[in-house]
Parts: sequence; structure tokens; C-alpha cells
Amino acid sequence: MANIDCERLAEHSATAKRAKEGILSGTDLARVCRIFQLLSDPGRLNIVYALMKGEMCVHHLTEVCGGTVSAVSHQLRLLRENGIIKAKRIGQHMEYSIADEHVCEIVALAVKHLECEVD
Amino acid sequence: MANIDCERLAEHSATAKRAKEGILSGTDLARVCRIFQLLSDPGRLNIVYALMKGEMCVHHLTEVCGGTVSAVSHQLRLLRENGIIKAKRIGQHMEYSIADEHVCEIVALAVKHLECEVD
DNA sequence: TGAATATTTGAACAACTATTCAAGTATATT
DNA sequence: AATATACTTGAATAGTTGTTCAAATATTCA
Repeated sequence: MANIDCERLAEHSATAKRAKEGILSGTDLARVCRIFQLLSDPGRLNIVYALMKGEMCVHHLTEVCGGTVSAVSHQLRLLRENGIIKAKRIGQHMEYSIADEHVCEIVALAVKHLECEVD
Repeated sequence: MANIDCERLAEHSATAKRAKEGILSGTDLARVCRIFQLLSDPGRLNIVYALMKGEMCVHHLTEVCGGTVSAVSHQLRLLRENGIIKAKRIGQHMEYSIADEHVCEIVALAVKHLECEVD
């Protein structure tokens, strides 16, 4: 029997069809998720956010972001392995810098939108 | 003794000072991380991406995103508790939709940038 | 009221992740 | 060569997270 919801549910069905057609491929999905995952840790986000201000060595990054040098180093490795940052040796020091500007834009957008929210 | 790195290291130090001044506050950092964390799971990202196409009920979402109804429901709860989506009862169904357009923009940017990459 | 459909929920379990600590490598200085 | 500084790495551990399964709730319809 036709009830008041039929129209709305038909729309849902049409939306589902469109959504199914436009779904992200397995590899695209995995790549986008991986980026978000890397940015989901406070330590790593701090590092990326700090490097957006300029190049720095591990000691300075640790000073800015807190924690131990070892923990920061582990996080730097993850970010580097995933192409978000890059490293260059300068004598005894390693100079870290941003490798993927796209990721910076995503971070900048997220921070900007956060500040828009009124709660 | 002055070596070739001094200038660069002095720059690092100045960058560190700037980075320290501009660091995200504890709560801002946590909120941005939380958003990224919610988007870092393939199931949840699929859900958000699907809802960007329009409103849908749990059954349709499960059809689009795969997995079991229970798993999708658990993920919907997390997204809802964090204000990313909202729900409305329509008879026996729940109609889920986007609550935070900012998050959609972040997802859209991430997907768009992914497609720019040449590798 | 009772059966059917749609969704939620809690508990348990397996998989993953971040940190710590100790030991390792790399470079510079003496 | 020996020491100091800067950083990395591996293993262990504790905490977190996603999924599953079974049971519960909510609504509709006969």
C-alpha cells in the first residue's frame, strides 16, 4: 500500500544508484584514507603543520612538537615513506621539508574550517 | 668554527621559533585530528562520499558501501556522534545525510588532489 | 496483538598503532 | 683513532579500533 514515504525512498534508491556509479575505486579509496590516517595523529599533524612554516631538523621539530626525539623520528619515517615529507642530510643534521603540497592544502583547509565553526 | 651549515641551521632556528608561535592549540589540534581520523577508515570514507551524492537509508548505504548492516551502523554512529552526518527517522527507515559541509570540502579536495598525482 | 522489517547496540576478539627504551649508524671534531 | 652529536631503528608493550555475532529496540502492517 502506498504510504507517505514512497517518494522519498524512491529518491534514496536513485541516489544509491548514482552513489554506486560514482564510488571511489579500491586503490583511490585506500590512498585517500592513507593520507587522512597519516594526518590523524596529533604528533604527525603537528610535524606537518610545523614544516608548512619551513624546513627544520629533527631537533628543532622535537622542540616545536614535543615528545622524544625517537618518537618524532618514527613519525617522520612514516610521513617520508608515504611521500608527504622529504629529508636531506646537512652534515650531522637531517633537514626535513614538505614534499606534497596537496597535503598542505588539505591541512590548511581543515584548520581554516575548524576556525569557522561557532561551537 | 664556522662551517657551511651555520646559515642554514640559523634559518632552521628562526623557522622553529615561528612554528612554535603558530602551533595549533591542544583543542584545535585534537579536533582537526579527530576529523582526519574519522575519514581515515575506508568504510566511513565511502559512507561520507556516498552521502555527498544525497540522502540515504542504512540499507542503501550498505548496498553502496559493502559490508554488513551492523558494521555500517556502527560507523554511522561514530560519524553522527562527531557531527559529520545527521539522521532523521522516516517510518521504519533512518535517513542519513551530511551535517558538516566543511568535511565534504575536505574530502572533495583530497579526492581531487589524488587524481592530480601522476604516479 | 503478533509478525515482519529496519536499525541499533553491547560484548568479545583480532588487528593495528604509537610510544618507549636500548642499541645501532652516520657525520664532525679533536 | 676516539669522542661527541644527530638521528634512526627494532623489539616490546599498552592502548585503540573495526568487525562480527547475538540480542535488543522501533515502526509498520495485517
